[in-house]
Amino acid sequence: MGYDCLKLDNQLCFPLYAAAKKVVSLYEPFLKPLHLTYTQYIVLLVLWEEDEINVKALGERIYLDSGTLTPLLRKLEKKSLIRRLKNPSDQRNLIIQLTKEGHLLEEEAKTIPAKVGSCLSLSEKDAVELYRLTHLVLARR
Amino acid sequence: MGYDCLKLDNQLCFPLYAAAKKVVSLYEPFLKPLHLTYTQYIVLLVLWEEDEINVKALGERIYLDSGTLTPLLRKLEKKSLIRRLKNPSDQRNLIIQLTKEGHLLEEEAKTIPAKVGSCLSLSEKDAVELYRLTHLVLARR
DNA sequence: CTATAATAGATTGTATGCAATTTAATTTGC
DNA sequence: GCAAATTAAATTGCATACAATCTATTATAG
Repeated sequence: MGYDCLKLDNQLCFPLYAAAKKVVSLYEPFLKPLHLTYTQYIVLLVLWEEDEINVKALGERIYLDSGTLTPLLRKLEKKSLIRRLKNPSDQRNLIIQLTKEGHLLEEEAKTIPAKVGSCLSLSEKDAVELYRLTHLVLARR
Repeated sequence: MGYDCLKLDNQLCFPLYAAAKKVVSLYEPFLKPLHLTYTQYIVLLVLWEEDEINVKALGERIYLDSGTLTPLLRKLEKKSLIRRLKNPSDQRNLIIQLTKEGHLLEEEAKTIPAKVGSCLSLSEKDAVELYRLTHLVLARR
C-alpha cells in the first residue's frame, strides 16, 4: 500500500483535535467579557436548560468527571452564578442550581453562538454535516 | 424564531469538542504501552515525517506554543526519544531531532491509526467527509 | 439488623493548553 | 556601528482533563 497511515495529515484524529481547539478559542473573546471560560460556559448551557442537576448527571451530559467539575463548580459558586447544595434525600448527591445572577447571564450569552458561527467559513449545509458526523463519533458502539 | 441557539445540542462547538476528546481517549490505550501521551505522539508524528524541525515550525504545524512544547519536549528528551540542540547559525532556534530510539518507535506506532479507526463507527465515506470539514474549520479566514 | 458492596463527590497527581511576560540572540534603521 | 525593534524559547500563572484513590453515604444480601 502506498498510503502512509502515520502521516499527520492522513490522521483524522489530528484535524479533529485541532479544529475543536480552534473553535473553543473562537469563543474565548466573547466569553471574556462575561468572565467565563469555555468549560464554565458549557456547564451554564446545561443549567440554562435544566435549571437544576447533580454533578454526576452533569458530568455524563458534558463528558467530564468530578475531578474536573468539582473545582470548576466551586469557581462558579464563588462567582455567585450557581449554588451547590446537598440533596437532603441522598447526602451523596450534590445539586447544582443557578442563582439569579446565573439566570441573568443567559441573556448576555444568547448572541455568542451566532457571533462564533460567523467567524467560521462553514456553509449551513456543511455545519449540519459536521454536526451529524461528530454525533456519529460520539455514538456508543 | 423557534430555534434555541443556546441549547447544548444545537451548538456545533460542543459535539466537536466532545468528539475530539473521545477520539484522543481512544488512542490512549494503544499509546500507553509505548509510554506516550497523545500530544507526545503528535510531536513524534511530525518528526517521523520531518526528521528535524525547530520548535517554532513544530508549533505552527501542530498548533501548540512554546508554553506547551517546552516541557513536553524536555520529557521526550528525558525518554531519549529526541535530542534538543541549538542551531549554531541562529542560537535562538532550538532544533529537535529524533534519536535512534525515536526512529525505532515508528514501527511500533504504525498499527495504531487502524486500530483506533476500527473503534469508530465511521464509514470510509463519512471519515473522508469529516476530514474535509475539519480542514474547512481550520482554514484561515 | 449488620457487614459488605455500591455509589457520588472530593482529592491527588500528572499532563496539557494558552495568555502574558521574560530572556537571550539577531536584525534593522539610521 | 550601535541603539531599538524583532524574534524564538523559556517561564509563569491559571484553567482544564483525566486516571486513580479516598471518603462519606446509601443500598443490599443474608
